Amino acid sequence: MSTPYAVAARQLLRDTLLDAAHELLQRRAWRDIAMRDVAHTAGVSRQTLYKAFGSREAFAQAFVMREGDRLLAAVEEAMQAHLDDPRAALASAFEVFLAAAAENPLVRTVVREGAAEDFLPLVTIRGTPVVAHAAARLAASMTEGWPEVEHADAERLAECLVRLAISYAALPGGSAEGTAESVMALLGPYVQEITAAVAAPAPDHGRDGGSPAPPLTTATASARR
Amino acid sequence: MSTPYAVAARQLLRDTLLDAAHELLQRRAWRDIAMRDVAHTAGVSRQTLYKAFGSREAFAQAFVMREGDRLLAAVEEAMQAHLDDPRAALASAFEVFLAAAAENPLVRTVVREGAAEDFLPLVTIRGTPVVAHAAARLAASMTEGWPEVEHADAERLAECLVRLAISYAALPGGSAEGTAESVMALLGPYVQEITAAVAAPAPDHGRDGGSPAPPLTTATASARR
DNA sequence: CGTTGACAACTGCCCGGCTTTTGTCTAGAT
DNA sequence: ATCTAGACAAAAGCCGGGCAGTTGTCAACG
Repeated sequence: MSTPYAVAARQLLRDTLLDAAHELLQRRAWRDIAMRDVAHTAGVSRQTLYKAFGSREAFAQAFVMREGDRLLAAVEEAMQAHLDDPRAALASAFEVFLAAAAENPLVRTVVREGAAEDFLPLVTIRGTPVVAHAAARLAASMTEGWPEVEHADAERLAECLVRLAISYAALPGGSAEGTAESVMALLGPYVQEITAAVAAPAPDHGRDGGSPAPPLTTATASARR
Repeated sequence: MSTPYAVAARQLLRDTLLDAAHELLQRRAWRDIAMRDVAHTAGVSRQTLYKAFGSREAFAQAFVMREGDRLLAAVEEAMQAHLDDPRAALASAFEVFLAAAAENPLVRTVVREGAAEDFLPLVTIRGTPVVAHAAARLAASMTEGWPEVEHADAERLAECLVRLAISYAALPGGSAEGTAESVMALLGPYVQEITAAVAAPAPDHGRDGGSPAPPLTTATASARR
């Protein structure tokens, strides 16, 4: 029993409700969706919804959070596919994110022209939970894929990526490939530093060899200089 | 004589009006400020205001833009003070920005809890003009300070910095120093690459022996593989 | 040119009254 | 036990209408 029934059932319930909202959001705006609609679409009573989430605001929070998690899942998958080349992983991850975000119902709702900005605060001025959670998860995923990376470095990179991702999702700048390439160019050198051990699988496991991976101090060290 | 009177007068007029708005915004919210108030505070008729800006929305745009320019001025000053050390310039610039943003009336209005988010779209989903303008100016300032930097590289860096700056202004994460340090850690390596020519002559200041600036290709080259 | 005064059009707000929704509670069903 | 159904107060939204304020654009005036 990895997860007791109680919490599994609760998780299933929450997912079903969030799925219902996801479906409704493809047709109507959030402000035109009542909690009753969400409950009914999920085949559940309104009170169960309130039991599971507490309030409409909290539900919106959870929805944004899970939608972020979904995008993150795609991003992590893209990263895992390039474990051997961190820079390529970075570029691929960002490009995948941009593509997924462009056709995501929630993102479209947020960015929709002339629409009432219901969710926008949740990913900007009120976005602490989303950013923190997404960054934490992304950092965990990175330290899992590249164990030799300092966790503090991964967290730094993750938060920066999350913030840039939100920025570009809210306000695309150029093509997805171009953006991903820029991000790779900008953060690639840092990633190279951080993953020095795996990036330089070359001859010497030691440090002061020379050419390919010059005597770079670790990012944390160089940062707090 | 460098600028004909007509345009100088127009510029002065616009500045005066924007200053009036700036002052009014310290007491009231934007939605509670009428164009008449702005005009009157500037000692000018309402029609002159409309002649100068066209519409309330356009005025808000211009206001946000100029406020960004003001912050940018402080940032550029901080950068110019560290022309010899691009990484330090980066950190100092970002820290100055965060400090200035934290006490800026416009930023406070945008971030204010429970307030009607009037300006938020202008720096997020509708922020193309602001981001583009700020990035262009910042890039120009950088290529001026470090002439050997490829302009494309500077533009990349500038846009990234502007987006991160907006993100952190809207949603501060930790202390200003910590944030600036993170940004420096993340983008420092890229900056080092870009400014290789100028970074190299300032030799083994903090780095150990060997080759402080190894055979690094220019960032553009490494970016496009 | 900038100001002034006037203008239609639109928006905002007040009213009272009505409907819907939110959030909670209780009783009842499986 | 937990979910549902039903009811509930409180809050919010929508009406229409009327009134005040604002926006945006005139023409006429210094």
